[in-house]
Amino acid sequence: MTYSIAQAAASSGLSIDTLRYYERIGLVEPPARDSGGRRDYSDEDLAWLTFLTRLRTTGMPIRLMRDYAQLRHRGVGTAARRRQILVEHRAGVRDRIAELQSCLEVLDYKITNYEMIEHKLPVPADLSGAIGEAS
Amino acid sequence: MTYSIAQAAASSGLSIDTLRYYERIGLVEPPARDSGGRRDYSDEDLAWLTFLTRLRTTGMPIRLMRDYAQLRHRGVGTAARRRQILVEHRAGVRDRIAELQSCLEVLDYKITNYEMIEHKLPVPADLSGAIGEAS
DNA sequence: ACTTGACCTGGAGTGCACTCCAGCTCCTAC
DNA sequence: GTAGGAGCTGGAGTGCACTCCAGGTCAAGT
Repeated sequence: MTYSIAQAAASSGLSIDTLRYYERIGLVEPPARDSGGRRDYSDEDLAWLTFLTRLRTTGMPIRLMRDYAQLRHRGVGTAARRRQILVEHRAGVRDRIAELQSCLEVLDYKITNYEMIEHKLPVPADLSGAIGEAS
Repeated sequence: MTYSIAQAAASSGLSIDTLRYYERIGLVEPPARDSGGRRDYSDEDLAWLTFLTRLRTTGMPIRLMRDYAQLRHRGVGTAARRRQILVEHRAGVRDRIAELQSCLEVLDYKITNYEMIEHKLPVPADLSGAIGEAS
């Protein structure tokens, strides 16, 4: 099965322009072309694009994605290096999740505080620092 | 207690340049100045900066932070609108955490797969799609 | 034959959030 | 009284990741 660039875009969630951009900067190998010179994406191409979107979603910089892609292209001998990249990246993602969860607590606190103000409830002294001008 | 811009930077984790930049774009009110014309941050200023870093860490765009800041500046009558902004933002942060967690699973899967390759274990058929070129 | 629509290329432009710089003013310590 | 360091301003520059554009090609439908 092969796919047009529009189908690859729909499948990966990337825009057509982004697909061409990724190719230009060496993040994806140029896909096959049909008789008219148009890109013809394979199922493997789509799987790779989908994986790349996971890395991007988790904040991996394009430079590092490209390093990973180039190792992959060099074959099975680079597996340990690739694994290492993913392991480090995973640690970063975990840290990021923890950071977001900690910020969520602050948001919960602020929102609770606003709710108390709006319901005209007396505000406990230990929350008063978060009201009004200081919020 | 008042603080120099360097102390405000150290306390908030923002750079000195970023503090001045935030002031320029109207995200923070200009702090007091000392006799020599230098910025003199108060404890309230630092608390607000710290809260801003939470919003920034969770990906709130500066434009929206500024909207929030301006509502805050207009006083207690804008509390409902401010709460609304935080509630919507919190929902976005929760979505983002869920998205990262889903990506973490993909990373775990890939890493497990690499470990199997490296230990030369037989790769189960249901993982084979993630090996080598397709990884 | 001709219109339409998808796709092509190389290159320029965008938006965001800083970050850096030159040239200046102050205050403090020696 | 002078050297050094922190801070000041306005403005320019940076890095990232796209995103858009002009001008062209190609295949299919009418």
